[in-house]
Amino acid sequence: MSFQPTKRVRIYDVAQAAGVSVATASKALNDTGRMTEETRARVKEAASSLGFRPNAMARGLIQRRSFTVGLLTNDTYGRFTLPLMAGVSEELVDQGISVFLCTIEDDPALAKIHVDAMLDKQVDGIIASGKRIDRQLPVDLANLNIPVVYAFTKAPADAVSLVSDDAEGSREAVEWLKSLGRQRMVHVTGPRSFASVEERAGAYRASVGENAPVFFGAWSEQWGHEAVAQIWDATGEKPDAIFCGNDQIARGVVDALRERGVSVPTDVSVIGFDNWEIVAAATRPPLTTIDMNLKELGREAGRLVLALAAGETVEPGIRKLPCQLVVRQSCGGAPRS
Amino acid sequence: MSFQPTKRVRIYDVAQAAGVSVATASKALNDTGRMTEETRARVKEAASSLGFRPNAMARGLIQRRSFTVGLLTNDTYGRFTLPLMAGVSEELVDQGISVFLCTIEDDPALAKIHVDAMLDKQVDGIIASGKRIDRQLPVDLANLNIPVVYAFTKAPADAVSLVSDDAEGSREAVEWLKSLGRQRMVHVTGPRSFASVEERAGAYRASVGENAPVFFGAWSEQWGHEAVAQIWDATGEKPDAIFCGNDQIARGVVDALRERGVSVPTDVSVIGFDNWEIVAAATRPPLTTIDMNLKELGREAGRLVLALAAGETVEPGIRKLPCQLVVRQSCGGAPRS
DNA sequence: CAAATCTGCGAAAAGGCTTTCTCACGGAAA
DNA sequence: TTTCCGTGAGAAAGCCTTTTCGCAGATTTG
Repeated sequence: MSFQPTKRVRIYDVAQAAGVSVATASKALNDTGRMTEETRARVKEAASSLGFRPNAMARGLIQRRSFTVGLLTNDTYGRFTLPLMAGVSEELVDQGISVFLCTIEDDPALAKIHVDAMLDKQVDGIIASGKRIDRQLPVDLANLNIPVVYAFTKAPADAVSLVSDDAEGSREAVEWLKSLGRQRMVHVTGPRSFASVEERAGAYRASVGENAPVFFGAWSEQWGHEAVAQIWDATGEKPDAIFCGNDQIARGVVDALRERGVSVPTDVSVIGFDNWEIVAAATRPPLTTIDMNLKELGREAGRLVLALAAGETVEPGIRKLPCQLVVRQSCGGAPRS
Repeated sequence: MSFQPTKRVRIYDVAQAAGVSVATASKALNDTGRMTEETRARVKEAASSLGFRPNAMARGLIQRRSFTVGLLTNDTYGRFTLPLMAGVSEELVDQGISVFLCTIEDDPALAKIHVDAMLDKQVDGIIASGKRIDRQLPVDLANLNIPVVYAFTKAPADAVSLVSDDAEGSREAVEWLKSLGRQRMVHVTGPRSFASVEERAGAYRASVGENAPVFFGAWSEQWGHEAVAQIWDATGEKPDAIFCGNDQIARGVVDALRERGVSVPTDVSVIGFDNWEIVAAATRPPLTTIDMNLKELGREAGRLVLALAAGETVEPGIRKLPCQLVVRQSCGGAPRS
């Protein structure tokens, strides 16, 4: 199989078919300039019957933009980036804007290559993303001379930035457990070195009590198991609700409880964080959890980067978007209507 | 925060700085044309000291290509597409080629929008991918007049197509179990409606015996549990090795065996398929499994699409790339050196 | 020594579109 | 009737590179 391209239809052809000049054709198709509605319609008619599609490079060359945004991330696995990208793409697709996805694995050299490529291609803007919100990407995007929006990654102080509201998500989790009549909660979460961990734990304590128990560990099922062992092997009253820092921990907790003969959700409610479908749905019972609304985050990032590209003024600073409770079966209770 | 772009340095500036014409400058930078090495060096020197980066749209306009390839997929979750994309990107990045990722969720209208956008942007080629190799994307890419390579998705008969070699992977799994001295294997796998399932099961039977037991079910942990229940509740000799159709099933199997007090890998070896890190590593013990080498598939897809774009002739048909055994602990045995 | 060849480099066109500026025309105002 | 103005449309100038072609001058060949 080989392949040789054929000619495309140009605006010149459209103009000829409609019996006007290219200038008029251009204006007709872009709904600019002045002309009779009749002329405009005639041109559009000709364009669509010829199947004319403007050459994006010619247009981009003169307009100094590419109708393209770059999405830069170090989240190789795509856990956070893909939902985000889905949002970005969804928001921008009807404006004819495509998304370059570049995954750089914490490699500054690779990052630079990709950023340079984006710059060469005159992307309208860059959305920087990552796998945790308290680490910067290994590349400086500050003085790039093109719009940059940070989403789900750490941003310089004066940048436009978007993250999910961990504290609010935490409160939603606690409120839900409380509403189910749970009295004795514990929080099993990841390493203290993560800002999200502190944020979620802080909000949990603010809501439950400053001495409410928190177990810090790793982001793993393994740690969920261990934590249950620690809690159940200790003397004293057992909790009736466990709020986990992510879904993997929650899965470990649920499995460990089942192995101990503790019933979820009858004896203990377990709630996760992240709504990682693949983990949450496979857990027995399926996890009630907090969704970070990454897709919506992506949409908003798309909107903002476009606004900046259009020359609009956008207030810098961190925007926090609310999370959302997703009710499955690990807590009991029915979805709120 | 708002934003206004400043001027870029053009090849004209480089030419001036080097005291040559733009024509010479262009040829110098692209290592084409004839000139003294001294002139070439002087131009390159000027370019780099000015930080010149050629405008990709101007270049693309005249060369009729964009140094961009589109990656189309319906694998929303990215399980298969992301590793593939990593390979594509890795292969193409040093040629200055970027990748548009477009996820279309089995929506023909959305697919058409994205494909049209790619066409407008004059992508050098399209790589079509998906989440299973026996389903086509909901869009016809056949007469697009640009190079198309299919990777990990069903392709039209006369297309260039790339898939992992399921049968070969299956044989690797069986060989490994045999080499560990396992005698009584069973195969627990997904729904028969998947071509991969038939392929893997066929190769397994060809290798173990045409009456070797196969349990078809769903691609879920749940089914792994159930299958173990069926097998262990039945009368007769128990297997000493279970070859699973994917890692999720394998995880279900391992969990179910542990709950029954059957030791993995001492009593039974379990091997998965897919090497889905997040599942394979979290299983206790971590899964030995078959990796489909998606990244390599991506690299090859990148190479092929580029070859086609360069006008080279590529033999159409399906290319099967070998899988690879990844040894962890669920089978026993040590990694082959 | 004339003719042919080679060499290094530049002028100019091309690529497809947008945008500004100008123009011709017909009707309204003087 | 003359002047003025609003209107629809087109000519042409970019946008930034690449690429073809031609031109001098230097070198080799006959």
